[in-house]
Amino acid sequence: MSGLSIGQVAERTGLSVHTLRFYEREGLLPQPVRRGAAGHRIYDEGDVDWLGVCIRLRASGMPLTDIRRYTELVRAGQGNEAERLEVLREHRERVLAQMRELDECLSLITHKVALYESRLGLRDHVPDCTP
Amino acid sequence: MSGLSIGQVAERTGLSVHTLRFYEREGLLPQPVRRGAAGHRIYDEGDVDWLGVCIRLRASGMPLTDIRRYTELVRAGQGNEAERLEVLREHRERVLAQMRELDECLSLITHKVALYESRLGLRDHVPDCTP
DNA sequence: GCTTGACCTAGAGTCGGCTCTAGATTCTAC
DNA sequence: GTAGAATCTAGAGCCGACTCTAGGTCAAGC
Repeated sequence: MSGLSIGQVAERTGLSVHTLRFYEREGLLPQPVRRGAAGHRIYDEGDVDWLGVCIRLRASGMPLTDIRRYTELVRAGQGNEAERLEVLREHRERVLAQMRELDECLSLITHKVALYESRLGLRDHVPDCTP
Repeated sequence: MSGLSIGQVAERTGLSVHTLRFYEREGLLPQPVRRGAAGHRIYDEGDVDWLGVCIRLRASGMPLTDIRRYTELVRAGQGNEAERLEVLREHRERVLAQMRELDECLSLITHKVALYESRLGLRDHVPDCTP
């Protein structure tokens, strides 16, 4: 039980094997993945954890180039914590902005949903809006 | 004051004139934009309002094809309100899911930010986390 | 009357992020 | 030992959403 194949990691992370190789090529892993005798990738838990972080960063809209930049900082080792922090803070601001924006969109959509529901008589108590 | 040029609409909406033409080609407007003598587009307030809705839908991740579908329903006129409602409800679900996801991402990021802040001594009271 | 700038169309190009293909090798199960 | 599945690399292809280009029309100001 000393490592996972790319297929197993794909299953765990939800990424495709194609994407896993692609991410590696793109420099999204701090260390190159260990290889077995035949050249097959062998992932360890640390790799999987890191990929989990990458997935979260992607899911929150961080572009691959920024993830790579952050990865490079981590790869470079201690001493650049301030830079890492900056990358993360900037991203957090963007995420917060995105959440605010989503909130506004949500209220528009919710408003429209309510409007159509009332128009279709799906609501007993129609809110005061133009019919 | 009977209408706006494409340039004025670009300025108001924040979309580029290219994008405005592109959206029209893609069928994102319920009616084709009115044209002046020289074939220039003349937008009215209704067009701008509709574009505002499109922008919100896009900003919340709705793909152009879905916006087009919704637009087609609106264009088709009364009688398909149930379908419109369905489109909107589905999208709302996706938005809510996206918000939940963003929330998770945010807590990861915030956690990491706190970690680096404490590592850099930017915090007086370090939360109980692995140093 | 001529330049400048906003507009027009059709279509090509770009960019990010995957996704797939081809052709070869290797592991697994029988 | 052999069939079938998984892996490898290099590189091409695809998709969504713009973004830009070329070549042309038109109106207004100088």
